[in-house]
Amino acid sequence: MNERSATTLIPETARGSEAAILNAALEAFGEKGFYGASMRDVARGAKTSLSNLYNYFPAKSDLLAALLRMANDELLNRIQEAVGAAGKRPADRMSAAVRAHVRFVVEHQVASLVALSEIRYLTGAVRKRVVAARDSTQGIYEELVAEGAAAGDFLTPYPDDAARNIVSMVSAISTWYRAGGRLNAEELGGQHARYALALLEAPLD
Amino acid sequence: MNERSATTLIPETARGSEAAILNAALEAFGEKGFYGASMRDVARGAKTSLSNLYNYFPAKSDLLAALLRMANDELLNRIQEAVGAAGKRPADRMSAAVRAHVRFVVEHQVASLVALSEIRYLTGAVRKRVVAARDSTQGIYEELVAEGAAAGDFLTPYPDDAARNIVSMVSAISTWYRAGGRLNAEELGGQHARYALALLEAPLD
Amino acid sequence: MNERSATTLIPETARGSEAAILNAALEAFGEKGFYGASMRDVARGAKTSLSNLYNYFPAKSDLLAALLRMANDELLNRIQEAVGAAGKRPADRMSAAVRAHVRFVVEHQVASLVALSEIRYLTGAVRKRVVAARDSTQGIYEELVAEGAAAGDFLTPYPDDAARNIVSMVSAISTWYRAGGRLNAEELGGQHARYALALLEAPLD
Amino acid sequence: MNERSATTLIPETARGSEAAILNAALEAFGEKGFYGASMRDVARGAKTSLSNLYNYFPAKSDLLAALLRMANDELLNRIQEAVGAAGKRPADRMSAAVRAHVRFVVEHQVASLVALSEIRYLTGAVRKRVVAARDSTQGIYEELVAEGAAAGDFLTPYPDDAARNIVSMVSAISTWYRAGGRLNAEELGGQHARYALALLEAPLD
DNA sequence: CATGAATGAGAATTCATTCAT
DNA sequence: GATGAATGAATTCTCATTCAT
Repeated sequence: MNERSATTLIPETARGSEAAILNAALEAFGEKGFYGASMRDVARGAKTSLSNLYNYFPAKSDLLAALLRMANDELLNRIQEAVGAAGKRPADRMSAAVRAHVRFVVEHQVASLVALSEIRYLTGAVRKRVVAARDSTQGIYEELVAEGAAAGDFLTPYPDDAARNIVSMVSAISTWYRAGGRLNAEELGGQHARYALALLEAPLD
Repeated sequence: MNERSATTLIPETARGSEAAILNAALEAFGEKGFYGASMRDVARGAKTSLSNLYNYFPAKSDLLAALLRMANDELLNRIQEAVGAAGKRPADRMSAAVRAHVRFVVEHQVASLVALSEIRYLTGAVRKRVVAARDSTQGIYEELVAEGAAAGDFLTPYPDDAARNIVSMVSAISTWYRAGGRLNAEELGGQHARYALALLEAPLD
Repeated sequence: MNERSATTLIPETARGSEAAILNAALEAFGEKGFYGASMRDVARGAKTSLSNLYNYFPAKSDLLAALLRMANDELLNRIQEAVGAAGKRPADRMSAAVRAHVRFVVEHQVASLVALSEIRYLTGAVRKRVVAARDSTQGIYEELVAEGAAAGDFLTPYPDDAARNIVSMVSAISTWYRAGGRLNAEELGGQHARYALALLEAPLD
Repeated sequence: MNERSATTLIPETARGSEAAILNAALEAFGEKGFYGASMRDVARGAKTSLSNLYNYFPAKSDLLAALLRMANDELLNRIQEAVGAAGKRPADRMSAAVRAHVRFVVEHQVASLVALSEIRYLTGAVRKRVVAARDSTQGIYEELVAEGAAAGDFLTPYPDDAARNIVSMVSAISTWYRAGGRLNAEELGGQHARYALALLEAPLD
């Protein structure tokens, strides 16, 4: 429960109770959904008092927003890093993005699931910010697709909506993935990279 | 809101109040989510009393289950019909399935959205039945993929997980589609059929 | 469920549905208590519609009242008959009363239990009538005690409250009796008759 | 209503609100019965909010169970003390038990009434514990009867069921006792002690 | 007599949030 | 920061009862 990968979701600025609260919230929202989980559940999971939660997050939705923002930041970072480290060829860059994305979803499955399914419960300004962050992730894919299309590497007649569909596929992994399945994270990344490139009608080498 | 296509979601056996309740529930769950919508909301929408709701559906989750069952039945029927009417070539059959599926999602966007995002709030036997129904839809795709792979028409090295990814893409349409967008329903169907066949690495004619 | 002893609780004037309703109510109140049982339970048990109940009994409490009145009438009759058939000696008359009373409680255990524990849920005029009926049963015992005391057959220094205590003991049988126990109905009657006479300090012959 | 005897029902551990809630519940259940009284009634009586009730007792039945447990504990203590302080003669010990029991019923009439009539509304594990506690009180009487029978002091041919009947009599006091009646608590205790010994056929000295 | 549909009032319970300390 | 106690508003669900037919 407490062990997270080196590149953790909860940033180092979140110390002590705050980190515990965020982790507990992640777990609770993952298990029961945003509405299904109560602040009491979160407090219990964080081993602090119900009222102390409100010292850190003045509203339940702020907790969700914080979680979603962190998840997206981390995802964005990872994809950007991966793309940056990849070569110049659009297919390679796309492949790197998908592999990094899949790895994130598998490593942070709960956070990914929450991000996928609980955004709808945010409203107002908070929602806007979170949606924008999510869209910026999709934006990377759109750029990658545009690059490849411009370069003549992706032949699909529908480059405009392809990015969204790739993101849909990869995000959906969070809804069904179980550790110990037929494919491990690495293989799953390779598989989805191939699906993505095929969808984009990128000719095989 | 009350206008539904010829092939409607609410079956003819649901008369008067029951149909009104189901429609109101669909609208409410679509707008606020299963938890976010209250039985009062549904009653108000159906123009009946809160208590009368319970004469038709003894629990809120039964309402959701009824909705999901209907949506899935209709979807299943449409896909099966479309596949039946298609020719023998696997690519054509897959294409027909996707087109019918997309048309359903667009025509019953709210129901599709609810089916995609609210299943998680069902539990127990009710959940089991609904999940089984959903899986049987995916089963059709799996068969189609297997046929095409066996026939050498789909060259993807990963036929086993392709069906799931196609379903993910098409289902996700319910989360972003807005009437009056760049593509109409028909074009969207064509687009996604092509995405699907590309993903399956079906050679163009 | 439908078999009742020759001397049944439900009078012959109650035909068809009415008798079914009364029996269903008795069963329901016995099992779940007056508040715990719903009119729906009663309707279901009587195999009639909820609304039809109200053609016979305009309120739930009327159902209870009818039941209690019948139970008490039958009990009263039986005790009076038994006492009338007994000889002249106060001890014999008391003994006969107790034996008849015990027999009634055993034969109509549920009705007796309901009469003992649900009277409190009646109010107003209905309650008054039922309480008066119950008291008239106790009145018989009081007369019997007074007779015996006057005749010098009951030596207890507290004849005034003895009747109530005898009734308490016998009524309480309904709370614990189970068919097939150590003693059968007849023996239980003999036992309680002896308890009663001992309590009254009636010298053994 | 708020005045309780030195040996009170509500234990010292119950501070402030909790004691107020318990007392209010006792009053409400006594007046309207477990089903007839609502949690709102209790909250009103305890001068706290409805929701705050649930901070102390997570379910209505827990409130009832707490009440019954306390009443029985106190009763048990009192009887045990009284028996312990009595001499060795079985008749004296029985007499002491009955007197203490009667005193308790009179002093805590409402609690006794509730204990007598509302146990049936408990279910599951909670019920089991409360029933066991109640039975342990009756167990004391059974021992006392057995002692006296073995010593040849109680001549009744039915010692086995005598204890239950004595308890029935004494418990029933809660259903009819009114302060200011013909006999005061002390006299009532003496009377019932005599009834009990007579019932056991204990020869007068 | 009998029914199916409907309803208003109220029940227990939950929960996000606040406040005094 | 941290806590325990408290609360108001809402939620799901139940139920006696009524009404049109």
